[in-house]
Amino acid sequence: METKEIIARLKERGARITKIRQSMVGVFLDSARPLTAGEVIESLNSKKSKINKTTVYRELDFLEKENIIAKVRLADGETRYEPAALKHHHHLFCVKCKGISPIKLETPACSLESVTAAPGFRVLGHSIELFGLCAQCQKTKSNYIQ
Amino acid sequence: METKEIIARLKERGARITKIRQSMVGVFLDSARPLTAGEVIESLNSKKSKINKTTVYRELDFLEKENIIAKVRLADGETRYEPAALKHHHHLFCVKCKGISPIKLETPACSLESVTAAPGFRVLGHSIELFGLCAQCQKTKSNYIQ
DNA sequence: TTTCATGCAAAGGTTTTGCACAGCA
DNA sequence: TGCTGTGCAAAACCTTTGCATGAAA
Repeated sequence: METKEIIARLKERGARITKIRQSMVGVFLDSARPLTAGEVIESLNSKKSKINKTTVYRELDFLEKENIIAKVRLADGETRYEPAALKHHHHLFCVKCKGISPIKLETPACSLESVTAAPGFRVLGHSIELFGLCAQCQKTKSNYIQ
Repeated sequence: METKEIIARLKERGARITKIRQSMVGVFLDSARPLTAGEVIESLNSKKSKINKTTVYRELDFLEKENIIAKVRLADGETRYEPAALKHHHHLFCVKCKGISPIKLETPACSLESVTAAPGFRVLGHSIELFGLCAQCQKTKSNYIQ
């Protein structure tokens, strides 16, 4: 999915196409991992003009409602967003550098919908997070978690 | 594990045994699910005396450092704590009533440490969250997610 | 009586809200 | 030109910090 397509889709739905909107969509599509509001603000501020944080929060809500981006919350408690069009995946979290990488899990590891251990509960989805040490952090001398 | 045992263990380590400390440990052991700081405050305030929120936050940190309780963060972004002595388990989250239940997953669903899809990443642990509708919420007329 | 625990007030960080102005359609 | 989007200021909310007092051992 490209920025142009998403912008076209939003336009069809009657949304106005502003520079900020286009930039925000672009930032998410260019990122290899989910981003926090702060990271989006930082990213947009590093460019020519200054962005207002209120605008970013409002645009995050908007893009989430329009199903362009989706919330991701891992065990570190930060709220992040990633493109909603990404195929089903999970996340690796490095406890040392706090880096996040998307990962695909093969069945059967990922076949959780059929779990029978919870009688009466209707499973609609799941989230899996693996935490550990990324390749880079394993190389460094100290493996102490901060 | 009972409150008495945990208190005894803390005493051995040189911690002071105060009423608040004992109450906090008791609250977690009595709860069938992880609790937020707010829920702990509410729970302790409903009893005779008033509890100070700063004290609760500090005691949560203390009990976590002493490995009596452990942080749990699910997709709703709330920070919760549960007894650290609980056996390996995961959580069911009802998207309607926001209820949380612990669940045990059998292998192979739970055998994620051996995942090879992430070359170089050393997996130390994982967290799995299933979300959907609890039995109670399936019975009610509207299943709209708020 | 010494040290840890507690309470209060205030600060910090992130996210939200109100309102006026700006700019897309 | 009308309505959506934006910016600014301030509030709301949760959590942390500093400091003086209280109470376990």
